[in-house]
Amino acid sequence: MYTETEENYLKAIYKIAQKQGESSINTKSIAEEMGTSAASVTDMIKRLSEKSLLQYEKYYGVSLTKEGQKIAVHLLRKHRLWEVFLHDKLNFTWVEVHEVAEQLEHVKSDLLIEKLDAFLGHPKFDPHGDPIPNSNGSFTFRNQIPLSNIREKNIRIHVLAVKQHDSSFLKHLDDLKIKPGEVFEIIQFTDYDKSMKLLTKNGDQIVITHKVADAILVRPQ
Amino acid sequence: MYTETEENYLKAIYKIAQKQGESSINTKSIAEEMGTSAASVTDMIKRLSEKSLLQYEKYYGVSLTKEGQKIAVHLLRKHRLWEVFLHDKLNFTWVEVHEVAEQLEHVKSDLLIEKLDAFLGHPKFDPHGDPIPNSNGSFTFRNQIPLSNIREKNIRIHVLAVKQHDSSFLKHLDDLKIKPGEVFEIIQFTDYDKSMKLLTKNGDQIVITHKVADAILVRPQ
DNA sequence: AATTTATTTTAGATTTGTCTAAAATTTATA
DNA sequence: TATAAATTTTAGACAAATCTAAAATAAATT
Repeated sequence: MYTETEENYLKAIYKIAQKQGESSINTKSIAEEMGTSAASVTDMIKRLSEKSLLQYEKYYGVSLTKEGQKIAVHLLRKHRLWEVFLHDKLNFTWVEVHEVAEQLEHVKSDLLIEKLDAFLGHPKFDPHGDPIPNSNGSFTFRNQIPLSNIREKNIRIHVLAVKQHDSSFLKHLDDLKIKPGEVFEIIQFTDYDKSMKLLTKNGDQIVITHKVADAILVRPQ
Repeated sequence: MYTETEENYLKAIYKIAQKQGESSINTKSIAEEMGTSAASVTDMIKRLSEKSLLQYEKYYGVSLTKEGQKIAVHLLRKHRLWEVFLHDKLNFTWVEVHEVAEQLEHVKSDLLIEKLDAFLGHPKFDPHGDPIPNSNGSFTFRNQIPLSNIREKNIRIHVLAVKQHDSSFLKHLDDLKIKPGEVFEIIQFTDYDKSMKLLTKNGDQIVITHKVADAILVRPQ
């Protein structure tokens, strides 16, 4: 069994690897992700390396081993299932779920997580639209593209997920009534600043910047 | 905010005080409850004392302060609400719930616990029949007496709670189909060994020893 | 290629929670 | 009441996770 901190390091490394698309992760980026110093990261890296959870070459960064990856993915599964529980059953907003799930994901009981999964109806995606790995660690993939890629007007757009997860961004979207599951229509493109005007289901017209549109993943046609 | 270990000490001390009906708790009993050494207990006692969570007089044991009690009761509330969740929603048996709830009770979010309480329909008792304190820390009391106190035959007996919580005892009761919420009838008293024969709802006849009957709390007439 | 800058590692210290062994104190017993 | 037994505390050590400051190494720049 691993400590909560060890688990958090594995998760952080996995997350960085996903984002960067690279396998070799440097100390500094881990330190940033974990909100700690590079020195602390080096210490922890050595421990995790000795436990064969990651490969470590001095001065040249780390990469997760199969076992390390397995743990990280299992944590992701637990985190996202708890988020669904908090959102669907306890009526937390999709902005609020993350923080509490960060704690719940460390509860150690495989039975718990399998029963929770069943209780929730084996959901495939969390409230942010991120895929929930199954108990074997495999994800459900689906086609989704940034809203900013779409150039066609007057078609129904389905929001599937978001690329960013910081609460200020989520709150902004929430204020605009944009979240996974919602549907809207693009009614105007502005070439000048690449912003777009959307028509929401209840008739509201909202304008979003290119930066925001780029972080919203939608169903392609 | 307090560490998980600090919380567990407060809970242990509260539990011992309840059981013994005394306010002054000695080091040894805390060590036993926590599964650690008396030396470790002394260390922790000092810390908790400095944080004003308990009163400590060297060599003469400890007692919880108002603040210490408040934390212990809040933990009890969280523990028991999670037990209801695990039992009622996830179909854990009443034997299994305790261990997982031990972990869940340390998740820190008051919002979570209030939402969970509402989701569960504001339950007043957990799967073992123990009362769940409300958010102000007050318990629902009800009349309940040990089954061993009853001398009357051929009346409906309602099981409300149990006095012991170790899993071997719970498993034994579960095998006999006795648990809170069940109803049965006493059909025979044996003076010799103080055992009693019960008739369960589905027609089974079971015999329980005096020791077991003493740990079962039932609704008095 | 030499030097500056950025990154990483090491060294040494701190906190939390634990341990064992020994000393101190209280309680029980003769 | 003196001694033995039980309990509690102290002292010193250890592991986990962190920190700061300094040293080592790699990467970037002139």
